Amino acid sequence: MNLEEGKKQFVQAWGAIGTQWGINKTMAQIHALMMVSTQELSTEDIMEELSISRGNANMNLRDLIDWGLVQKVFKHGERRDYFQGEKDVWKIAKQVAKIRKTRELDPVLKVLEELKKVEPNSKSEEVKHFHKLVNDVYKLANNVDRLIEGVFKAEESWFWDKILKIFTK
Amino acid sequence: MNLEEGKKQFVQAWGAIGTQWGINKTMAQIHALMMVSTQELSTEDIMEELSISRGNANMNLRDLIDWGLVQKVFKHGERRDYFQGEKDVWKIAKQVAKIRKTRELDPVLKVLEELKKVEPNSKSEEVKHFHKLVNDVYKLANNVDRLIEGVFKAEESWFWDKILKIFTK
DNA sequence: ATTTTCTTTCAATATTTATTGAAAGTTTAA
DNA sequence: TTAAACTTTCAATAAATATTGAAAGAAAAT
Repeated sequence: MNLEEGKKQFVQAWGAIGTQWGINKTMAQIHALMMVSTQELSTEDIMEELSISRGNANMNLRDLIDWGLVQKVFKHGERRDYFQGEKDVWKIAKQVAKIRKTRELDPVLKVLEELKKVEPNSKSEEVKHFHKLVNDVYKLANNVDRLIEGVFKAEESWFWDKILKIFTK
Repeated sequence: MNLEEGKKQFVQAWGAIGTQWGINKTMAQIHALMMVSTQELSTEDIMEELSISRGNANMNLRDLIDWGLVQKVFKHGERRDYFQGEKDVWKIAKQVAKIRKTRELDPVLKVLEELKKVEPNSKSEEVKHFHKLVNDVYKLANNVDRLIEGVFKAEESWFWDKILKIFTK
């Protein structure tokens, strides 16, 4: 396989994965494109490579910047904006984990905390069952939350070394 | 807050989370409903509770059964099917992780393995950069894969105890 | 064997989500 | 200050995804 073909497949695969995880295809593909590119890309470059409209390119670039995965780069003597993607895969993973934790996990933890207050003194089996469920989900979510916090501070090789050793000992 | 209200919020929250993670809302809500229910539910019960059609209820129940999160229950002397959801939150988490690993992570690993074969002897910087990227992503995905494998075999409290200790030591 | 009760399927439809493209906005250069 | 080069916005449109409901299929009861 040659490089061009390889890049295409990489971009495709990343787009498909994104879709399955609630991230829009174009956003994932732009991100993939920036990962495989050694050089900064302009909006035009992206539009052409992915055959998408200016508006689409612009909006998804903005989202990627919001996610902290892409930066604007100012090129000396050039008027148009260029964009550069974060290339460090571990940083990318941590960043995504952090954003999703904040946007999705933390709000759920809040809801669960509220649900702990449902009929706290009831002796009904139905209510007890509900409390056990809420508590179990809360504990799990909380542990995941703490895991992500840990990941966020960790250096990659150290982290995987420690994690995977747990299972072999 | 009373139990009814609490259940509703739980079902809502679960549906919202599902949506964000590429799982359809109804599937997530049916699953939530079965978690909060102490009793088995019929298709009718589900249709009524969530105000959805028979076809919708049936299809999503089938999906949930495919995912291994719901079981059919035959009630003595009753003709209609009843359904029971897995209540153990840790089992649910493991099951979801296992299914998604197989369906989504493993195919990506395969693609990445293919991409390792791109122009293997080239000395171009462009190609070298591509190989580094593919390798980095592969390593990460592979480590996640092994982590999930480990989780799958682990007992909950043991697992979290080990994991969270990593970060405090 | 026929009817009743319940389940499954799937084409039609509705809803949600993503994309376009042209107009408005902004910045730099002439 | 005007024009040119570029970016952003957003209503209209397209595409993807989920849902309905009625018809066909199965299984049990009469």
